[in-house]
Amino acid sequence: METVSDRAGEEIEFHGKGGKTLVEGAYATLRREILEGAFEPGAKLRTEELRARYNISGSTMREALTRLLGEALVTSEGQRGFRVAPASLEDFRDLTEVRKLIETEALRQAIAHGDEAWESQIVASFYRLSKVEERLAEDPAHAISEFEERNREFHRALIAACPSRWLHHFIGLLFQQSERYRRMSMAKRTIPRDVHAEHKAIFDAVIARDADLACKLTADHIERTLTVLRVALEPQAEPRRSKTKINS
Amino acid sequence: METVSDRAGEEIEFHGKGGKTLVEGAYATLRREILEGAFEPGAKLRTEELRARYNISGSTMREALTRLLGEALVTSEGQRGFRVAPASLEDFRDLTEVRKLIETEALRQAIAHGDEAWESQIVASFYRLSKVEERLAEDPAHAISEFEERNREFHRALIAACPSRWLHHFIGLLFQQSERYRRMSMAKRTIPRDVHAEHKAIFDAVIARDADLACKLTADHIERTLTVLRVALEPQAEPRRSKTKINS
DNA sequence: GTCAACAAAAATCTCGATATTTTTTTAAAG
DNA sequence: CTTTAAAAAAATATCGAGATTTTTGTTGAC
Repeated sequence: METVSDRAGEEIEFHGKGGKTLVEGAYATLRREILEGAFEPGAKLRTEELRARYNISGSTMREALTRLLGEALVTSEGQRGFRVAPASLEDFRDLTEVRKLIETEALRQAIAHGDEAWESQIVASFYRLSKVEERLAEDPAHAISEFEERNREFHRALIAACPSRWLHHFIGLLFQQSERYRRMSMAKRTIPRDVHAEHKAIFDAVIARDADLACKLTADHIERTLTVLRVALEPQAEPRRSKTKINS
Repeated sequence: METVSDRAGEEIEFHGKGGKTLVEGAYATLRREILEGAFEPGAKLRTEELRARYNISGSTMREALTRLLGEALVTSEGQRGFRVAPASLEDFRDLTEVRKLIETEALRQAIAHGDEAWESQIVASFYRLSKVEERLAEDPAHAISEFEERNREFHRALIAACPSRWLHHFIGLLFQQSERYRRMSMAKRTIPRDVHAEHKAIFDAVIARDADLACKLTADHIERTLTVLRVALEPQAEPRRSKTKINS
C-alpha cells in the first residue's frame, strides 16, 4: 500500500484500493485534496513537488494532473505547467445557474421514469444522509466529509432514474465543482440554514411524484448555497478588487 | 516541424503551430483523426502504435490520450489501455436531446445580452458558412472539413453573447461529440436536406431577436441530423442486434 | 534608479528503457 | 475434443534521467 507525505512530511495512505493503477491513485488523492481546499484555488502545482508527495515519477504525475484537467479542477498553460483551477463568486454563480437548469431537467425525467427500486434507493440514501446531518450539528469538522459523500449520494439517487448519460455526466462535473465552494461556504457559515429540512422537502415531493414542486425545491436548494457564500463574502467586500477571487 | 506517418506510412504534418508542446500536437492530431473517423468507434488504441505514428514517447502519448479522455473521445479501463469512445444511435439520441436543452438556453441568453459586435460576428460567420455550403454541393468530399469548421464557428458566434462559461464549455463538448455522428450522417446521405435554408432561417430569427422562433428553429436543426442518421441506419436494421453500435 | 542583456537556476517537457500486467500460445490432462 | 495449466509474447504502466523552456538573478550601461 502506497503512502504519500502530508503537509509537514507525515505519511497518509493512498486510499487503499488494491487493483488501481498509480495514476488513478494519485488522481483520486489529488482530486480530494483540491476539493477539500488543501491547495488554494489558482495555486501553482509543481510536478516535482507533487511527484515527491505521492512517490511517483514525473510522467505519471503529469498524467494524473491531465485527468483533473478534464474535470476542470486544474488548468494548464502551454509551457508553464499546471495550476489549481481558480475560484470566484462569478464562477460559482454561473455554476449554480447551469446546475439548476440541468439538474431540474434530470429530476423531471427521473420522476417520469422512476420505478420502485429507484424510490427505495432514495429512501435509503435519505435515511443515511439524515443520520450524518444530526452529527453535523455536534461535530462539524469531523462529519463534513461524510456529509459530502452522503449528500452526493442522495442527490445522485434522486436523479438515478433519468436515462440520459450526458445529463448525468454534466451533473457529476457540476456537483464536484460545487463541492469546493460548498466547503468554503460551510467553513464561513454565517447564515443559519436548515439543510435537513430542505432535503426532507425535496424527498417528500419526489416520493409524491410532484415534479413541479420537486424541481422548484431543488432549484431553491441549489441557489441557497450561493446566497450563503455571497453573504459570507460581501460584508468584507474591498472596493479595490473587482473580480473577487476566492482565496480560502 | 514534426511529422507523423499516415495510414500507409506516408508522412503528414503535425499541424504547424509553432509554440505548442508535443503533447498538444499529438492531442490535436489524434482528436481530429478520431472525429474524422480514421479510427473506428470502440477501436483499440495501442500506445506503442500511436507512439510510433506521432514520433513521440510512450508517456507523452499517454498524456495526449488522457486529454481526450476528458473530452469523452476515448475511454480507458484499468490496466488495459485506451479505446476510441464507442458510438451508438442511442448515444447520439441522448446527445441530441441534451444539446437541444443547453444550446437553446444559451441562445436565449445570447439574444438577451448580445450587442452590435455580436451581431456583426454572426453576419460574418454566416457569410463564410454560406460560401462553403455552395461548394459542398459540388465537391462534398473535399469541402466537408472546411464546412465543419465554419459550421462550428457559426454556431459559436450565435451563442457568443451568452455569458455562461459553463454553458459554453458543455456546448463545446456536445458539439464535438456530434461532429463524429454528423460526418457519418453526411457520408451515408440518404434524405435530401437543405442545410443552408435551415441556417438562413436561424440567422434571420436571431438577427430579428425573436428568441422563441430562433430556439425552435435551432432545436429542429439539431434534431434533423439525428433523423437523417436514424433513417440511414434503420433500413438495414438487423433484428439480431439490439444496441445498434455504429461501425463507420 | 531604470532598463536591457546576459547568466544561472528552476521548472517543464520529453525520452528510452524497465517493471508489471494482460493476452496469446503451447502443452498436458481429463 | 474440451478444459486447465504453464510458458511465451504483447501491451500497459512506471521510472529516472536528459533536453528544452521559463523564471529568477546579476551585471553593466545610460
